[in-house]
Amino acid sequence: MNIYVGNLSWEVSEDELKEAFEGHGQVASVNIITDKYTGRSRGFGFVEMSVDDEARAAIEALNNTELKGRNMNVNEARPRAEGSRDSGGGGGGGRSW
DNA sequence: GTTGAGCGTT
Repeated sequence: MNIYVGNLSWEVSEDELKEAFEGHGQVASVNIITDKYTGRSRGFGFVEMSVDDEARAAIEALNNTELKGRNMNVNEARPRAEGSRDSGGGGGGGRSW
């Protein structure tokens, strides 16, 4: 389950986010996006969780919560690239669910 | 020592 986390504080690290999510479920990995040119944190990242139920619970639990003094947005992340060739039909923007 | 909406790399 990919989770998108936005409105993060530039002081937040992947480990801190990981611990925050671990408090609500099992976290597979955390990836905070940093600027490709400057290398600074863009203020958003992605969290991968193993259990979907826990992931949704973590989203609802950590969404709109304060971390490092900043309220962060938590939501299901969009599919980065479900295979350029084929990934089943849905794909693309997958708004329907 | 900078910035503040938005969806990342294999």
